[in-house]
Amino acid sequence: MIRVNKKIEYGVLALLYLADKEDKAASVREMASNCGVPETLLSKIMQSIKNVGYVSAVYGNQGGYKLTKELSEITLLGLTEALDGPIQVAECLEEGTRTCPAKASCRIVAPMNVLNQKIVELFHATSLDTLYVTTEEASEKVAVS
Amino acid sequence: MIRVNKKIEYGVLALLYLADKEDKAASVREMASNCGVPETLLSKIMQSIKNVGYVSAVYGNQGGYKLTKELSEITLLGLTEALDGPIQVAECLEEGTRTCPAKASCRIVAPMNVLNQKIVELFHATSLDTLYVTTEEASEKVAVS
DNA sequence: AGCTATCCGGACTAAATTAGTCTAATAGGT
DNA sequence: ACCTATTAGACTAATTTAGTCCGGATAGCT
Ligand code: FES
Ligand code: FES
Repeated sequence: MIRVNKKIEYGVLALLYLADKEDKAASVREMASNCGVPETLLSKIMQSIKNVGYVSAVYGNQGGYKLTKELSEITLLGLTEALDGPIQVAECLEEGTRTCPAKASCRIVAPMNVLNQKIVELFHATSLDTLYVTTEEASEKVAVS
Repeated sequence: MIRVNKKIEYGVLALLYLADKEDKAASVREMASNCGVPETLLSKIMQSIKNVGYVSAVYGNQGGYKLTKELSEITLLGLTEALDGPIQVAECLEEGTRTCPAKASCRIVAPMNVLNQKIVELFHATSLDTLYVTTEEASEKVAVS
């Protein structure tokens, strides 16, 4: 199955939450309890997101995290790279992981590279404002599926 | 990380292998040893692919599997659905798995539905002839990345 | 009929990854 | 000082994925 992991899921959730708070900072505790995410886990996630500059951290009382970019400037690509490193849609695309004996002539690495590129493009084209939808809007969008 | 599993990887590999054999059947043993895939595992994979009609099975000596569709008729969507069921890019999109207390108002299910739809469209648009490339062609295609 | 090569399908085990916890430290505001 | 909150890394638990095993069925060949 092709699936996004929880870090990404929670990351999207947290950033959308922050988007609703305008310029105010929200603490990890606040976000975690409102979003139903384990606090310590979200804490790690926010750190990584901070390290790529999508949010800034404010220490101390009334502190927390604040958005420093527009939702339209935050892409799913940037978020997943922040949380999991570069996208590698198949294991053997990772440098130094190619255990396959076929190596250069391997018939799967080329197709997977093509697919990888497509996913990267899709994730790059998907900024968070694209995902900022209400449940109702979403059900319209996917009505056919 | 967003990653396709080995079943899908091996499935693509096997189907591309069959495409090169024209109308001749290839046994699981042959495919497995040529592609460097565990034989018993590939066996299960081919069964699932057979069940959706992309290949047919020939019993007995000189038997094996044969392609019954054109590569252009085999989509990545069809293949992954054959091997893993419907695409669900996030865990909570599965019916009956929504343990989240927010349920209906949950702020993550809508965005993930949007993303899911995008992935489904991409996989639907990606037929196997798209992936039937040589290593050289592929490196051109991804040169910029 | 009997032999052999192959597919079939489920139950099982092993390996790897992901999810989540714990602990101790640092930073800043009041 | 004290309180709240971030930071960072090591650790454990849970889940998923990958891979094995085995008894059985099917078809062709001699
Ligand atoms: S399986 Fe990736 S190089 Fe062969
Ligand atoms: S996390 Fe999926 S419904 Fe809330």
